[in-house]
Amino acid sequence: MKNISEAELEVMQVLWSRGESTSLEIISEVKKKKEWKNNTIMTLVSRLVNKEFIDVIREDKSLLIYKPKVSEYDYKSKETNNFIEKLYNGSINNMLVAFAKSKKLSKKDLEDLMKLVGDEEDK
Amino acid sequence: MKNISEAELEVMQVLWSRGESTSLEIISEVKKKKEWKNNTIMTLVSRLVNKEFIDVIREDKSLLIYKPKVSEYDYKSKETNNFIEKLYNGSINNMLVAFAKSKKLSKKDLEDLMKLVGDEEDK
DNA sequence: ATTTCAAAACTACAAATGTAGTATATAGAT
DNA sequence: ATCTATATACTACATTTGTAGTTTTGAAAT
Repeated sequence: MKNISEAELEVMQVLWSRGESTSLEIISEVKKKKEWKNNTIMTLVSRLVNKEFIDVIREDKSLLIYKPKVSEYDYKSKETNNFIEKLYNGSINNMLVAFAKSKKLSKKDLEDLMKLVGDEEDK
Repeated sequence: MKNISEAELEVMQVLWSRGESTSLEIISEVKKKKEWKNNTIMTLVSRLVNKEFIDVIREDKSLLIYKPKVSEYDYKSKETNNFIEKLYNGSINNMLVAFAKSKKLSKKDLEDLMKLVGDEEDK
């Protein structure tokens, strides 16, 4: 699988949260976060289409419809695994240790997670 | 601060784990993991020197000594924050939820972390 | 049918990255 | 002092990325 660049990710986020969208919708959403020209945004869209992260559908009536082809969860978990692999030798725990130390992870956060993991493990 | 590219990171890892090293040491270490030509490795080193992630010291007797200029912890925690910012809206918890779901994070892992966080919080 | 305006497609260009090859300088061997 | 091997420096080139500008196309307005 190809890569989604940082700028392209901005477009994917929009598609993941809105689902199918027209170019105009994508543009207006992206512009809420980034000061990019319309052309810039559409270049990103078309690169994502080439990389096969987005499908284009022509619904007969003029405007094209863009639609994510990979799920947010699939993509992000793959990316996260890569990241942890590269920086923390594949151990999420190594990573968390760094965060626990820097206080970005509180006891309460962990308690919430424990519950979640507990639930998942029974089910 | 500039960026350390993925290939460059391989070199930094060596320097972080060995501390000061000569080109030959860097080359032989990197080669344990990657099938790169010596020149490739030295190109990465010299880019890292330009980006000021590595210092070069000439200890009079021929071989140059390369030495990391940023600490592993500083760099990785910055990178990790960026990553979580980009993919998980800055919330490490959002990220962990995904991992807890995919079972990559066990109850036991979390218990260990709890202890760690507990310790850090008293001290 | 012709004009017009915006959507879509195509082109551009500099910087960063992966992956080396070639040239130069110099310590050590003779 | 000269030769040689190799560490170090410099050059190369395709691909990806950020960031648009220009051209074409086709629906809507007249």
